[in-house]
Amino acid sequence: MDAALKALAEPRRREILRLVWLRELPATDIADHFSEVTRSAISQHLTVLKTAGLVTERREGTRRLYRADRNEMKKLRKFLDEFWTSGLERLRDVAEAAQRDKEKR
Amino acid sequence: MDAALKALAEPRRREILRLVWLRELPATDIADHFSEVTRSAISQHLTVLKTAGLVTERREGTRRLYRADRNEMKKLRKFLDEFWTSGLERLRDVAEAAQRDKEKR
DNA sequence: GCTTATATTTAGTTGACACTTACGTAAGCG
DNA sequence: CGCTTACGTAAGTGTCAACTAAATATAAGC
Repeated sequence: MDAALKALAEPRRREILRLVWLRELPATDIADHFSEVTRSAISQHLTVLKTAGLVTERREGTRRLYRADRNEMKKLRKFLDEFWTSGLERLRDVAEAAQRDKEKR
Repeated sequence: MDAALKALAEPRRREILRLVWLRELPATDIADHFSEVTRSAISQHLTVLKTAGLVTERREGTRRLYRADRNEMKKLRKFLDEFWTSGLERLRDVAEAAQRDKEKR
């Protein structure tokens, strides 16, 4: 999840993820979408996205087809949700932490 | 929104955000929570969070009280949601982009 | 086997960023 | 007023991430 958040912090990678969100796409087609950077750069971004679990790779002959893995994105949403929903537990944690801090002084 | 995502990519800043999620806290108390880094580092993180709109600052005498601004977080959730919900519009955009790409070749 | 198409990998550069140390400033306090 | 408390800002450092160019891998077609 940490890796996914970091991966999404880069605009170019969000753009890539959008491209492969609804259908799988070969690396070339993805790279062609970006005129500002080289194919190599895109390939490296794809590796980051893959490592973060945000896309999956499937090989077909010499080509590699990428597609979004929505599962990881779901986890991210859940993580954000828990900033709200787990308020009670965190209130307890925070109180304990404050206590520890106080004792330290 | 871009700034918020980038701000949250850093674990320490997420931790800070959690601390001020339920109640406001002076900078010192926040810094005291982190024994591994200096107060200066925390101060800089707070600036990043403030710039990203994730926390608000309120001055009271010499102290500065920070509190999470949940609004920005809400926007982030909405952004993630739209990776799903706006599938149709994006399908159209993507088709147009593919068309442009094809013409370029 | 050689070539072409598709794509990654490696090496090297540059800029961003998290950090520390040092200093500045503003508010309260004796 | 001098001192302390509470905080930010400036300058400098090490590390990491994004990028390019060149080298490399792998499958297909002839």
